[in-house]
Amino acid sequence: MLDALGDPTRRAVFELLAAGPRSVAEIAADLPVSRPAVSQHLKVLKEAALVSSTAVGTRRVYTLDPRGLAAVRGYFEQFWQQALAAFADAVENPPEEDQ
Amino acid sequence: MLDALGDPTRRAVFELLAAGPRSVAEIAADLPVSRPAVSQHLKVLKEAALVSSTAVGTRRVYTLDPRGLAAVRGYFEQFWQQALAAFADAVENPPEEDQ
DNA sequence: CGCATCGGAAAGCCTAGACTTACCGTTCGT
DNA sequence: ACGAACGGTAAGTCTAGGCTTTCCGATGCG
Repeated sequence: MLDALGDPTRRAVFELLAAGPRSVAEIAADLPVSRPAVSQHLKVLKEAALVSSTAVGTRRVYTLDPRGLAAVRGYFEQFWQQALAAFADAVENPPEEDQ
Repeated sequence: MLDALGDPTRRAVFELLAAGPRSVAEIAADLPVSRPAVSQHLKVLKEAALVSSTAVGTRRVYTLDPRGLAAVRGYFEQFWQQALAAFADAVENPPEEDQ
């Protein structure tokens, strides 16, 4: 899930699709990698349920998949709550002997 | 940012810290990797502003950093909106010729 | 009916980076 | 002051995986 978004190129694909559905070739046109590379990234994203594809003739149109997006959103929402609570304790004695 | 959370071990460190502050050795004790490995992961997480450290004697206590957490939360919130809008269009003609 | 386009699969290369061991500086305890 | 514990750094190894080129099946078009 987050493994899929760990790669910069894959994240670029993901962000391109956020702007709207696109075919494989159209995605590759905006990226500095070859079309097969994009295909491989899309496969990973699809397995992570972050994108889904639709066959239109010989073209495959990819779209963001709300399922994976909801999952990852929930993941961080969960930690957000915990971190907030833990942070509330720390505001009293600011621990700034960092770095 | 998301690069940092792309690695499974690093994500494990992150999730351990979500349960509460911990020293390096305490983190390493719950993971199948050596202590220096944990140190290296913490360095990456710190550079991504996902954790912060506090010196307590010779120990370094690490905590989740709300800054990075807020950033990553905002990142997905942004795409969540876009995906929702794009998804609203697609519900009418269900594109299910997938896989 | 081929010819062209689109996209996934296979094979191979090559670098990024995750991990280990070894070492050293720093701080605490006695 | 000395020894021990904690943790960051350095150096080196080794694998995962990102990318390319090549190829092939499938669909649309003339």
